[in-house]
Amino acid sequence: MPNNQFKKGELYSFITGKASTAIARRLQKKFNSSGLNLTIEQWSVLYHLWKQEGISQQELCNATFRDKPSITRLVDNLERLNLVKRVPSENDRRINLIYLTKPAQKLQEETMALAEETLNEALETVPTEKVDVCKEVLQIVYDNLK
Amino acid sequence: MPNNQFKKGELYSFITGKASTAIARRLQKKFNSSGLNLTIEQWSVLYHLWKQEGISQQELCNATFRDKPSITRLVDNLERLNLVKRVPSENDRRINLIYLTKPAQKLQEETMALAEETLNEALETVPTEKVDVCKEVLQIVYDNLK
DNA sequence: TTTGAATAGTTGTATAAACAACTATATGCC
DNA sequence: GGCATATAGTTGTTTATACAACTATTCAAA
Repeated sequence: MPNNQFKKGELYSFITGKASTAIARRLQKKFNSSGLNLTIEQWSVLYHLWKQEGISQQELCNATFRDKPSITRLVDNLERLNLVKRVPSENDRRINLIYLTKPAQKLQEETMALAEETLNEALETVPTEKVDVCKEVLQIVYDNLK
Repeated sequence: MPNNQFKKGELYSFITGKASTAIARRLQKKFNSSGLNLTIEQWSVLYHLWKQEGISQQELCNATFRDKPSITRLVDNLERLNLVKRVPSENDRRINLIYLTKPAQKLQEETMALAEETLNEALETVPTEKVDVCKEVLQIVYDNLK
């Protein structure tokens, strides 16, 4: 039994993700204004490397929900920016382990602060309990479809 | 006063829009499986034209939350697919009015059904009242940032 | 009526995503 | 050991997005 929760006019934003597009754009502008030469997508890769570096490109694929060619090219660009370095694994020569450079380590604090700032702007006036419900629903959606 | 509702691990999905990415991918796969040669982005333009055709590219920009070059190229591609037609406005020669072709009119029912199907899969097991809260929050986020 | 600003749309360039096809390496089974 | 298969990563191609710079047209004010 389909639950048909969407009237026509509402279906659109949910599919196109206007809210997350708006968040990403705002954060990108903050990066640009701060003179950070970094895309949101590049930042999202660094985000996972800050949590744990020395992981493989495949692990970055899983973490960032991207396919292998996308990660290959993001790592290409991050390497050109001197933010990460591919290091061939010694155990398995198919694998590249990705490590952060010094400049990348320095970016963490500033960019995370801008990200939090952006989310606070986005969620201004939204009560915490509604934010919690929203996070929960989006997680379920992701789990249902991934 | 920042409300700091996001612990580090949760901040990521909100910014990257993993849920809407998953929805869009699932819908794209349904299009492909049905032999529909149409991207989600192209569909999102048709979506607004089905509601009202004969609008300008600028109005499509506003409706779809895209900039002018993006719409120029989407309309280029839709025209190549013989789904829309640019008609110069008679009142204002700067303006192109965008009209649907016969083939595009025929796509509405099938694609909207696939979109609803996708959302039902995405929201399976989510109670209606939580979906409502989620929609409300995403709308506020969009309004806060747009 | 002319001229300067605003608006509509296009083009160039860089980055990114999806998909298919490819290479190289590792694994597992006979 | 040798061969089929799986896995990790790369490359080519198409489509889309963002930004800047551009053309054409309209509008409004001096």
